[in-house]
Amino acid sequence: MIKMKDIAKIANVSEATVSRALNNKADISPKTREKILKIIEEYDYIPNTVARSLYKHSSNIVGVVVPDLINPYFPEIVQAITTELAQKEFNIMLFNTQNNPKIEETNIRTIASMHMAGLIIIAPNIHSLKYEHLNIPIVSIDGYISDRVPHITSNFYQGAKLAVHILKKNHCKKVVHVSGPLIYQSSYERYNGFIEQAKEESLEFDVIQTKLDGKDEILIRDFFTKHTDIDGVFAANDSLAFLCIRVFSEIGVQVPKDIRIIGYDNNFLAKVVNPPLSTIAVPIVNLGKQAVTTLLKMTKREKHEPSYVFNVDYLKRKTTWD
Amino acid sequence: MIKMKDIAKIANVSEATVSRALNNKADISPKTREKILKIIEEYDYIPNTVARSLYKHSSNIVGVVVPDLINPYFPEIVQAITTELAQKEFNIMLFNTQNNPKIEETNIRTIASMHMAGLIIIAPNIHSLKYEHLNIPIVSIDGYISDRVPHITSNFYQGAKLAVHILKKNHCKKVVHVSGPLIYQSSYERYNGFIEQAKEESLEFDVIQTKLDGKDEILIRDFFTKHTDIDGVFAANDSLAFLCIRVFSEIGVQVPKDIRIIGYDNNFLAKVVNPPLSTIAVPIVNLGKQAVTTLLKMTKREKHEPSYVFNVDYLKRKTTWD
DNA sequence: TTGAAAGCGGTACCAC
DNA sequence: GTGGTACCGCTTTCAA
Repeated sequence: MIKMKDIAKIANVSEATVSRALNNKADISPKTREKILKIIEEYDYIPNTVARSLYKHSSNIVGVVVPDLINPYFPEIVQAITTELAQKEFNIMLFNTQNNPKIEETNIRTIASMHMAGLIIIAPNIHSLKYEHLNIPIVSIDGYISDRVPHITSNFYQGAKLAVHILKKNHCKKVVHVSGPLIYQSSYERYNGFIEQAKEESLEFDVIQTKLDGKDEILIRDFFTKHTDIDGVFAANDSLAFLCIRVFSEIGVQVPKDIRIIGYDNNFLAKVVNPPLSTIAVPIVNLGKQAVTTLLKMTKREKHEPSYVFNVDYLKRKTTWD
Repeated sequence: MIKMKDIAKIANVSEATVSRALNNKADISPKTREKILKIIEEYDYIPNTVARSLYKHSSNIVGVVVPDLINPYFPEIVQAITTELAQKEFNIMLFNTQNNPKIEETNIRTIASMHMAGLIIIAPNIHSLKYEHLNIPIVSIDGYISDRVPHITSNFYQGAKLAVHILKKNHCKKVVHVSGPLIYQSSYERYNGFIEQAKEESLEFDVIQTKLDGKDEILIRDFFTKHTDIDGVFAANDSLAFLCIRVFSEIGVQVPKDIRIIGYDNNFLAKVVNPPLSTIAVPIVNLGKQAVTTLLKMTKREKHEPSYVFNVDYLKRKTTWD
């Protein structure tokens, strides 16, 4: 592998000068700069980022922490982040925690040992506070970590209220919230929004508490088999909504005739499945973009918004009438 | 940040000895080792991997290259890889290429400049050959790159044949293959398997060529609106199958009564959607595991299988009868 | 404008 | 078994 020393020798200059050419420093004559850059080009010299990071105590790596990659919502956010970061010449180290505290512990040591430029934590949990000790810029998506960590999210509370409001408009009398696992703050907020609005709209209501333990399907089936008077559902995410619709079909409940259902996220598959899912649409790409923008400002110690809450919209498809 | 020098001073030994303790070298007395490790623990010293990588010309980072994170199949593979690699104390740098040659070019430079331990390329395209010049261990998943790159995959050809065979058993007379974009080799193999078997089983057949350009839905709808005599579908992946089922529902075609459909992948949502999708099940987790196993053997210059093809199974759910 | 040299934080060789 | 030290490849300060 060709290195700076070699380039320096070929160009008949010192390594310092090569470095200056490479980093667009001012204190170098245009002529030598050109000469060096040409040689770099010719020999396809690629600077060693590891060496650079060692000296600079900082790499161009951004850590992205996700709880899992199964719920399509998470990979979609990750995709938005990668797209945005790639343009800024940053790279992504992916940490898939599975909400496992032990894995998170290891991650923290890894991150500390690698001088990362920053960290984006998606759907943080109670353990995420530990990442703060790392003393690098952190941005969280969909979950509050601390006042010092900017928090980019959509308005789950309003989204949930909106969903219930729409169910009411769809002539629902008794609604149920299929809640996400309570390890996620977003689940709480949707839960609260749901309860609040159901009371405001004088609806009868109930909640199914899923746990991501593989038994959610049985839980849901049992519930709806028992409670045949439910005519409106607000699912905490689109994948749960798909599952509910499947269950309805199996127990002979028709959507939207017998029961109206609204999901949350608007992930890629919401418009693909049958029937197309009415949902609360989260601006996923913007979420990712904003997280990157804020993080990069932090790394440059520029002023940045402390937090950012995106509004959500109701997207009518075929699982509701209005 | 505390470093080796500090630990050495505290322990009253040289840095060399601290390094020996840290790396479980043999030439150190158990007593000093214990002493040093205790101090390391106490001061929560975390070695700087960047410095280590610089000297060793190799990091504990594995690059994972994916074409996108929208098709749920890809994130599921990535998740399998992360899980496996995390156990081996390797970290993942994620490259999302969007099949964009420019991005791939940048990736190559990045990878070269970081001394990665290896590379796993998922669904490589014609540009992927360039990664080989990097001269680091590479494993590909679902796509042949060259004879020197071990290739872990499932048997797309047999899977496609199996799907057609099942359609035949399901009394289909005229079948169609909803093909994946031809940038993927897997698409070709399924295509060939489909044609081959359709001929063998003396079925009438046709192919819909999707392109991931946002117009696939229209393409599919138009096709099935025109060709009402189709009674069997083999979709190149589960997401495409979901889309077909949606279209069928809209144009009043019933599954499986009027038309039987088989997907490919068995991604997480295949059992969640309505109706649950009959599909050719790929052992996604094993695919990821095997890729990691092979790659790590290569990094250690151990003997490894040149390639690995997993068999696939037909998984009957509700979009077929038999 | 340029070069020499001292780091960055580890690792491993060589001597004792 | 242990310590001294050169070195990994790049950046930056200081002097020329």
